[in-house]
Amino acid sequence: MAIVGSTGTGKSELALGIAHALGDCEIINADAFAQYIGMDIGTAKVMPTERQNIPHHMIDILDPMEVSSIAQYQEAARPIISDILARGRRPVVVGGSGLYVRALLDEMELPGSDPEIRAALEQRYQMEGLTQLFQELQQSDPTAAARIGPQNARRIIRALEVITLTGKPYTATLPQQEYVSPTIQIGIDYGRDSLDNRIDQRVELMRERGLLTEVAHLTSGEKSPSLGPTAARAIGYAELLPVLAGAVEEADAFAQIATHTKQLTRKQMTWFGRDPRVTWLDGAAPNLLDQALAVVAQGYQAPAEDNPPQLGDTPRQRTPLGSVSASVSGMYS
RNA sequence: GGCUCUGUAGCUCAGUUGGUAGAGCGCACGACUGAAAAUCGUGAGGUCACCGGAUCGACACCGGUCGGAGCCA
Repeated sequence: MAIVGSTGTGKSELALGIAHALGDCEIINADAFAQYIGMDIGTAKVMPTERQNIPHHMIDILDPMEVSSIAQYQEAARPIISDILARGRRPVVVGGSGLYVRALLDEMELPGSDPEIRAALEQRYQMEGLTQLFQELQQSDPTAAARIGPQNARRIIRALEVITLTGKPYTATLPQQEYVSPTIQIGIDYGRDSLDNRIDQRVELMRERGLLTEVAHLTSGEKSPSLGPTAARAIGYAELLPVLAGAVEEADAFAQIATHTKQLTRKQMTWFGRDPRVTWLDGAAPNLLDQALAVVAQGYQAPAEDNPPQLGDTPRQRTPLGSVSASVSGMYS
């Protein structure tokens, strides 16, 4: 099963509750930044003492200097899931990184990457400009070019890399939503205002707990004088680095952290909201855990099929954030 | 009290010699296959402080009112 939803909705807590109630669960982190050792406060990580003896995987496994990638994550996490299943236990994927979640749950083959080809393309981007690269993409894969657009350097480069590497077109389209093995996805939903309030409180709590000290500590070691390219972009860390450098006021940085976190939740809801397989529950419901357990029980009773049967038209299904019903429900039809 | 500067989108500000307005950020919505908390796209917001004047026509010129900032007494 998987617990999804945006930052600050209490996914980790619900997952622990479920694991505790069922007794045969192990948790797989699907949050890109909780993988990093020492990035604890800013990621609101569930610390070892809080894990109630439930095994947690894919957490505290990377040094902040290391780069994270979806492919590497997928490669490492899938065997863990297989192993859990082989031992007759149930994996619970918990996280807000939408693409990470899908890389685990869905059929998704990530085309390879080659550092040299990538570096060469980066170099050409600097020297020749983006227009040149985009024109090449238009020639070799017009469909991808049209979807990616002429401004998206990051994805133009990746598309050219894949084409060079595989000799095949790069469709630039996510594959069909098709589970690798039957899965129950539960989403936690909050009204926008109350979610924003929760984030304000959460950021304030991070400040009180010493996030600035944590960042200072992470960047002061001899081994790691700075953060790697992935970790340096983490919300809560990216904003505080200039504070340590004396370039930004601490109060301004924390205000930014709150803003960026709220922006993140909007993106996360867009991402998860378009997956019709998610059963949404109201995060504010006092019996949230019981509701979740009911959804799980229902899913495990159902006959095994390629796609589990709780999809789409479950009575419990709610529109994410409750306010964008027109656009989102239209996608479901 | 005198002098100078200033009042344009939620915020910070552009606005060329008069032809009723733009940017960045924020906000809303969307796309998304090896950095995804990334990267990119679309959109909604303004009686241009207020009142009057000259002008075919004013955010822009003139006068006044109110509100900010600074300097001098």
